Amino acid sequence: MDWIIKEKTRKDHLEKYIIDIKQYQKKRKIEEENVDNDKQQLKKQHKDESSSEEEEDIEKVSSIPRQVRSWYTIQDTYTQRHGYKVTPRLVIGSRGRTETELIKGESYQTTTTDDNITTEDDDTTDQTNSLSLDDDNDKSVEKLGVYACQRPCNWNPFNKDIVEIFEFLEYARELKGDKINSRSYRIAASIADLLSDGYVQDVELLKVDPEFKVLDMFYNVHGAGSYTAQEWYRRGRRTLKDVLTHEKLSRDQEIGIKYYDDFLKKHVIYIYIYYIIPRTEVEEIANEVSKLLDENFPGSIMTVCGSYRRGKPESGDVDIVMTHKENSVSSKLLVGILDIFKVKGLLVDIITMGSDCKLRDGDDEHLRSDQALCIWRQPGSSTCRRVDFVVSPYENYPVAILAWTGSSHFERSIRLYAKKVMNVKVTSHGLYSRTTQKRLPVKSERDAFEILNLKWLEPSQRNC
DNA sequence: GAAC
DNA sequence: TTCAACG
DNA sequence: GTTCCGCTTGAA
Repeated sequence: MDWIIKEKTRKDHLEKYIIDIKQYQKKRKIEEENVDNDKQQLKKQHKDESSSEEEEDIEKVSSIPRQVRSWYTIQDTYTQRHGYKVTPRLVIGSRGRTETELIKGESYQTTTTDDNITTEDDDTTDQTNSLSLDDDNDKSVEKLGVYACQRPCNWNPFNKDIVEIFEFLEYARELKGDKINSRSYRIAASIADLLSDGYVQDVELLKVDPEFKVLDMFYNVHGAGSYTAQEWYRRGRRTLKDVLTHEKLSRDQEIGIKYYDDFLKKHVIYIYIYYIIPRTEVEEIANEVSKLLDENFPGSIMTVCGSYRRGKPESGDVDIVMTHKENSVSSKLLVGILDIFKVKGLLVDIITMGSDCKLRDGDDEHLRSDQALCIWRQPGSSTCRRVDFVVSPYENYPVAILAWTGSSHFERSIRLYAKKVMNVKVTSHGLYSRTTQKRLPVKSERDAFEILNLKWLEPSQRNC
């Protein structure tokens, strides 16, 4: 139960961000009221300017969540202050993982001081180009780094709508085989659409596109990516049955089709989002794992990472990172514990698996972690769950936790930041200096942040 | 598209 | 080598 | 004009 105690020490922090659906809806209601108030205020302000057009505009904009508009303000502020734009950016990742570099964390940060910022800027715009003003501003408004890992980003349900649209467009473009890396133009267009009438034509068209539907279905098979999905479609496959009968499948893909329905419960509009494991169930699984670890490998430590650790109310899978002080134990831990799970009937299938904790050839400094991607079924449950087990050598444990906590975008961001700014390489098995190629010793997760000269971010603040 |  | 996978 | 995470990992 080690991990539960650890969780409790962070409970204060997490509590703030564990928002279940009910609370979300409640907050949402309040938010809508605020928007209404804003609307009335705006109307007052623009009363003298009159004209019915003006009112229509206000009507439309007000249907957008407040944070979206705040975000717009931030972008303007940034542009004025630094002379360059901060643009939302989409990066293609595997399986439609959200890699939307949308600035969604800072909007709430400055929500209360929005007016101050804008007026301040407006007042001083003409003399802004000097550097001294920058310093002044930095005192009143915290300077936001360009990298997502430099700013806290809580899971923020208020940006959900616009984020989902970006994610959807990103996903759709990958599915359709648009390999162009740069998307900001399209995104900007989308924002404009959304802000003007809350409706993005691309999204609406795609929702009814039969080709898209089929591609989406194929893409959701574990082991099939955009290429395979398109390939199957090109060869005339339209259903999973077609694929099963006509296509040669990899092991991954066979498993993917076998458990298709288990992994895909939320098949509604933004189809690929299937975050459906509630926290309580994650805890049940973790308890089971913890119990068996204690019984069979006493002294082992484990942490539940992934979206659970980031405080999300629902997860898509469970990520468990384990270690043991003794390298001799940890090197056999993964194989050993999986065997026990199998015997107990908890482990239904193993999708992929490494051998065991290994040393890199000719370099004993490179201790690697090892992972197994598994399918788990709790006793009495009919639903199979994706559970990833990671065993890390003890000295890499903090780094492994950092790497497996995510979000995926946060990981990319911190690695890019480390590369460009600190000349450090960040991987799931250690931090390395890029100049000397030497491993940097990391005692804790906080340590890693310090080495990288980053402000500490709670896991719940890494939901970018 | 932004930072080199 | 290519594709897909993990955060 | 090049890069956008990882000298990722594994499977085929």
